[in-house]
Amino acid sequence: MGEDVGKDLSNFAKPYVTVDMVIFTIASSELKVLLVKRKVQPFKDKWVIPGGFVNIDQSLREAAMSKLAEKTGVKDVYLEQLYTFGDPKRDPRGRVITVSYFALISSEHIALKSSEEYNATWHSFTKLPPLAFDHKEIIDYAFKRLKWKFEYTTVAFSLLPKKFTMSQLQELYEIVFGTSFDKRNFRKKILSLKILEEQEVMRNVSFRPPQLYSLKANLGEIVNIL
Amino acid sequence: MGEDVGKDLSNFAKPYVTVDMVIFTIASSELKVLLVKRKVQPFKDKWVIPGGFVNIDQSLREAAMSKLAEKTGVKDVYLEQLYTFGDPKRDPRGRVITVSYFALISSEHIALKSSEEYNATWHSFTKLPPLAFDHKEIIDYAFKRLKWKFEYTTVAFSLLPKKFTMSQLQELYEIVFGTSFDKRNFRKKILSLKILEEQEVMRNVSFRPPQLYSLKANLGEIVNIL
DNA sequence: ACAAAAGTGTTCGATATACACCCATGT
DNA sequence: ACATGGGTGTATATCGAACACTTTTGT
Repeated sequence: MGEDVGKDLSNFAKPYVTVDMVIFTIASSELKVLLVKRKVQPFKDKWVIPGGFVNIDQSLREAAMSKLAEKTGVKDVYLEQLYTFGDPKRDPRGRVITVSYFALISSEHIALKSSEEYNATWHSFTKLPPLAFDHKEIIDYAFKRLKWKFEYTTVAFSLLPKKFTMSQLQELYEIVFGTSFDKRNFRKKILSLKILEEQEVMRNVSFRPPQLYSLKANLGEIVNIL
Repeated sequence: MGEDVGKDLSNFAKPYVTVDMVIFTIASSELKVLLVKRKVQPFKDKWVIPGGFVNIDQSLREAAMSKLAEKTGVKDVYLEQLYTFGDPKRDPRGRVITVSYFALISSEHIALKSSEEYNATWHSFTKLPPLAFDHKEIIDYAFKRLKWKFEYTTVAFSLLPKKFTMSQLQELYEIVFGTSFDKRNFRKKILSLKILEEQEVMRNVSFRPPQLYSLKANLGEIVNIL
């Protein structure tokens, strides 16, 4: 950093920068958040969302991706930057700014590996334990964003397996919004968007076999759903 | 930072953290962005959006507010965090992560002080000069957010004087969306939201004097406009 | 009187909501 | 045959879009 690139920056105090991730999934008809129990002070034995320091040569997204892989073993997920929290007192160890992300993992992926192997456990969003730092605030922010994204985009599909039934999709929306919808109107609405492709019909179920659908491949993200 | 607060953090490399602001206003029926010309390398003589390093004891929002006051002398503005840009190569001087903000300044405020006193000038959004770093990307991101906020919230009013006419409001929406609206439908829509209060009628104009309106005081931000 | 911008209503199509019964399968 | 969840249509209300003329003031 010599004269040729201009004034150097060495006299500015630097904060630490972390990424922290709110990872959602759906299991047992509930919205779940992945949490890790802290083993060290400060906030020993409290729960936190997964995260860690950003390597000096890593982009923020790469940092988030690597924390995610570390805790879940999963790579194919929806990942979006949320908000950056930078209150000078948010971490008692010093100035730590955290860039938060939110991630959605499909229920078909979480079954693949026990999340306990990764020292992380799923908690029902409605019954969260006490959280360290400002992580409750981060999760609340993430949930607002999740709801919003459900209304206006196709992110919902990243919480479902590749092939899913209309009822699964509807149940997902009902869990996230905490309300119930009329089956006929819901189906009508979704089909009118023309974002689904019919797949085969489900087999070996002891009731009328449901149609399976998949999301069309070539869609951009924002589609103005519901 | 002793044992009592746990493992200290001193062996993690720290990036620099800055805030950068996209400041919008409306003047001469155009959307304007405030830019500063760089006087030092790198990118000497290129334009940048206002910003600077975050003090170690300042919250991110405080840092943004103080940069804003520095460049515009204005305090009563809409200010919102946008996105955090952290590509390791975005600044040739080293690892610099920037938390971007966007701000809306009412046209009544920008007339108060010449922005040139503050070493910053307004540029038409449609004719931006070449920008340093990734600042073009930041501005584009801010503009997307601006449009979105115009659709779903009452932020538009922070670009107008306290009292304004329906035509001023409509013109503002037309500038931001780059389209024109039907006067009757626009008025109907806005009035149906019941977010305005009638003020006095404008005086001394050589045409039918328009009704002045103001935004009701007690509104939360999101109102689902248009 | 005229120039300039403000203000005003109705029709039509599209979209959203409310609502209840039959269907296909496995056991 | 029955239990289970899947699938379907119609009527009504609401909202958004299109569209052109009259009003009020200052000069």
